[in-house]
Amino acid sequence: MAVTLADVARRAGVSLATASRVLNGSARAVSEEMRARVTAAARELNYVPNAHAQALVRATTRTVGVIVHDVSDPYFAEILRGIQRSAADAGRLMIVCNTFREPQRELEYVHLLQMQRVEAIILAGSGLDDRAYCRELTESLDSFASLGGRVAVIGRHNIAADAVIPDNVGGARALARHLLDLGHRSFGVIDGPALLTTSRDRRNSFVQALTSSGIDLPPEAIIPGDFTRDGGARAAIALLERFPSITAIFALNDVMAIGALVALRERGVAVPDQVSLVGFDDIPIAADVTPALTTVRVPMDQLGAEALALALSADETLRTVYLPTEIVVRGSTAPPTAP
Amino acid sequence: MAVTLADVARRAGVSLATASRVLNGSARAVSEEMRARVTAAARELNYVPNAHAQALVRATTRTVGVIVHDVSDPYFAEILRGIQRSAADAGRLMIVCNTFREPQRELEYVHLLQMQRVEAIILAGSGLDDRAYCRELTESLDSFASLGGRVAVIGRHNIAADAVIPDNVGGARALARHLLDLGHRSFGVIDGPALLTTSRDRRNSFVQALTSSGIDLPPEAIIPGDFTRDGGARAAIALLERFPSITAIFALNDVMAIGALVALRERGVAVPDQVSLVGFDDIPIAADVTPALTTVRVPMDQLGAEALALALSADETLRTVYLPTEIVVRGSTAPPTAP
DNA sequence: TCAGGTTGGGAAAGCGTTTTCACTTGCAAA
DNA sequence: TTTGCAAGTGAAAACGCTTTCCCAACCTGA
Repeated sequence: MAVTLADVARRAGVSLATASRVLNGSARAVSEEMRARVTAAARELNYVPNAHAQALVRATTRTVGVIVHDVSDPYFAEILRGIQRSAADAGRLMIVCNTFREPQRELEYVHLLQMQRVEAIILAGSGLDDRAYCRELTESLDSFASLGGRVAVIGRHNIAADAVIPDNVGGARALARHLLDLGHRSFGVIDGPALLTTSRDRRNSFVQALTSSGIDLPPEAIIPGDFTRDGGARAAIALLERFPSITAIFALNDVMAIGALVALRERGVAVPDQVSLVGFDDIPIAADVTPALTTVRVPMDQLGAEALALALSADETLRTVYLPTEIVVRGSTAPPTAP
Repeated sequence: MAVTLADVARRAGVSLATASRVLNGSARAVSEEMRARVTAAARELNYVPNAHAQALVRATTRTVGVIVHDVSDPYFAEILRGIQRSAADAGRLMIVCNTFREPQRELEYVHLLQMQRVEAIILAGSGLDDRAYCRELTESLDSFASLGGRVAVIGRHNIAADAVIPDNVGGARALARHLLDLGHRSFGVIDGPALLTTSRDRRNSFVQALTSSGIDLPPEAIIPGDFTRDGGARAAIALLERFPSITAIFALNDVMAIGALVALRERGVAVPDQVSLVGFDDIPIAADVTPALTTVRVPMDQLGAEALALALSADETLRTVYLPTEIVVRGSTAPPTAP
């Protein structure tokens, strides 16, 4: 069915070897005439090389795998875009795996990607702290690495791999300071998934910053969330029901913050007049909601691009790249109304 | 380096053939003992089959390619998510190609995907009307199809392929009616990329609906846009500068509508009090901006899922699936203020 | 006892490439 | 006229798997 190199060679009246040499610009010298004949034949027959045959003999594919929780979450979408940009620059194809936030799928995809012999796996949707799961995942990834594959993770993970990490700690601290400076003293936090290290870093740093300013945050004022919009909405409502006196809410990511924003508005709670609200990530729409969200800018596209660069670099040593974050003050924060 | 089937066979003390039969549950009978020996050996050696070798001999890969304009555009992100869901169900891996809205890349990716011998290509980011380009793309895709690959497009294209298309015409008409019913008589349109059929369908249907109600839309009141947020913002401003009397604006997609919304707010133009604004697609955040956007719901995830189903179906005939759309009235539209 | 199945297993032929190695030339040097 | 080399070309061996074909062993019924 498909045109093979043999067909091209036959048509050009040369050997397989020569045809191959011409078509992938090998170092070996090939006469002008052969070159012309082969390229002409290839074009006439509309020859398209078979990447699988090439992969088999070259023992390398120009392909990387990316595992994310949810491609339609703006956070991951931006990361994906960053990866794609540098993948394209590096001439790599990208296999995207969506876990739909189910850890089990992550494991399955690692295996599938290993079958595909991708050059590298970039893990953007995980970071579980769960011991048992983490061991299982590590085993999978080690097996992948032992075949010569590279692994890079985005966000901190308890996994021996290249990593690129935004400064969650600094960002959360800046948010806390900002709110404290405005005069807030009573806080609520909408947490992320319990086991994610990203959650831990952001939450702990925020709480820590409050503590060191003499403010104690009761553990019940930290409501579990799941990084989804609706989770954020529910959490915001629960928070205000339990602690009506709260004047500032920190949602651990923008997606939840926006859910919270809408939920508060529907409840007639004015932001920032009655409650200040901050998020994290600075996803594109954070600037477009009303009021615009005060948040911390995470360079998501760079996160992706760096991860790929790390994974593709020849350097064998494990490296970790920290990317700075920056607080972005917008309209969702204001001084608390006088008590 | 890597463990091969031969290693497994050797360790189990059986032939390659037997090992292969066990490992992919072939129809051929294999004795219980052999089966046990092979599976044990495979596990002990941590064997991972090489998908490329399999692809070579099976002459099929369980892989599909998806070409989109921009993964971080919510419209495409949702589509991607739909595709991914049914791809996972069908046991397929998905190669995602981001064109960054550069047509040239589309062509390159078709070639690359063809090299990968993907089972199907889903084209979600194109739809150009440009003759020359379209011919070139068609040639590429035909070449792909002639190798046994399937092609599905999302949104109408002038390409012989399976297609899944949202009801752009009906949606745009519903928007026009809605605005007319509210009493608007002076309209502006923020167009999409000139060559996209999606643009044409939405714009023409809208204009047509106005015309048949006796309203003539001057061509200058149709400002070119590019389906991006900032493009929408610029267009909205240009529109109001040229036609200050406009009371309703139709942005051909939500992303531009949100850009317009923010731009108008910054200019002190109240939506919907001074100007009503409608978009198209109903991307997730359309409901979260203020005021919430009146728009047309396009079932983006279904668009993706259907496209994959079409592409993977054994049915050889070219099919087109139309998906209904539905107007969603929210806060961004209101009757015009009395003149 | 023997023809005719059935059952389980292996050898080997691909699949479409790349690359090593060996083989011709033609030509400069001896 | 040899010899030695470089340049250009091709034959063939991988790469890791699936599957066809063939063979041996065992069983069944006459």
